[in-house]
Amino acid sequence: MAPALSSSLEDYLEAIHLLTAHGASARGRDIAERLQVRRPSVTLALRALSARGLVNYAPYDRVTLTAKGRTAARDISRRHEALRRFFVKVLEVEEREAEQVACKMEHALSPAIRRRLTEFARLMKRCPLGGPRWINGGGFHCPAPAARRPRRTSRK
Amino acid sequence: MAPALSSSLEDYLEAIHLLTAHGASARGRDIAERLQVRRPSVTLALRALSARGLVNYAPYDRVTLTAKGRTAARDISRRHEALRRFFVKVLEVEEREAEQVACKMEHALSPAIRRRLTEFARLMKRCPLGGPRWINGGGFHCPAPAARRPRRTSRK
DNA sequence: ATAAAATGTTTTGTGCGCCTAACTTTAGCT
DNA sequence: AGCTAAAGTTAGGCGCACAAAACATTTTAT
Repeated sequence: MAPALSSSLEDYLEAIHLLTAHGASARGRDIAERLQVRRPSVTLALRALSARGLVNYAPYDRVTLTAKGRTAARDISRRHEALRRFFVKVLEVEEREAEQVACKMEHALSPAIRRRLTEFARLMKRCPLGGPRWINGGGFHCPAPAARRPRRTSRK
Repeated sequence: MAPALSSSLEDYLEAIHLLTAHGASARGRDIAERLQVRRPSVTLALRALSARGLVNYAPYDRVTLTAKGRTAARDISRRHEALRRFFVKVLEVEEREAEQVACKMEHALSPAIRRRLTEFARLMKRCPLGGPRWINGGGFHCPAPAARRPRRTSRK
């Protein structure tokens, strides 16, 4: 029914989510600022999001997320964070780059892959291995395990 | 100078690359087929790629990659494969899904992250761990290490 | 060799996402 | 209140990527 959100609209939704994090309402100006677009583009996007019931919005009024919008936004954020964290914590990529790439890839991330990336990042902190370490950005060093018996870490 | 290729043009280039893998020349029909677009779209794309010196193309003629085009196409393929392999071999995601997601994400993949994903996938085959195994799609099992002699490890 | 089929191209139009310029509304003074 | 600055919107336009329909060329099969 509801056609999937475009990457662009997902970006707007995510931005609004961040801006309204503490119960605040978002100004179009700030959305434009964050996404590096001009004000008119924001107006159009807000209309589209409003039409899908994702944001509460009326002309000249500020914006908040609807329940539905919040759910959607959280999902987008989850995808974003799963990627970003994986890049930073597991692949040990520079923050800036991780953020930029996550930002573009998040739109394509499937639930299954998101879950596994997250799980994987968690493993890297808990595995008896102590986590593999990159050497000099060029190779992999797999240190000897610190634990003797594998730990059962079953968390869900 | 040369503005980066759009995702769309990257897709066309990649398709041509695959179709001309064995020295063959590509027919527009097949490109359209592979990318699930109509013939007119292919014509337009070929013009754009030709204008950038990436393909050898003249109206009503078949297509081959130029040296420059081959280089670019290989780069795209590398990104695609890095993602696909990582998804399949490390995250143990289903082939079809891995392919689909890789297809969309490949356009955003940075060189550094590509290298690390590749490195990582390699590790999963070589690490003394023998590679972690997913259990039931829900969790991670980190099997007991096979290595005996403790190696010097400096942990952060 | 030639007609039919396949392939390729042009024309025209759509949707999306963004822009600038100009206009309207709201908010913040004093 | 009244005026200005800031924020928001409308109008008009552009580029990209795609499509359907109609036209052109090449291939093929007889």
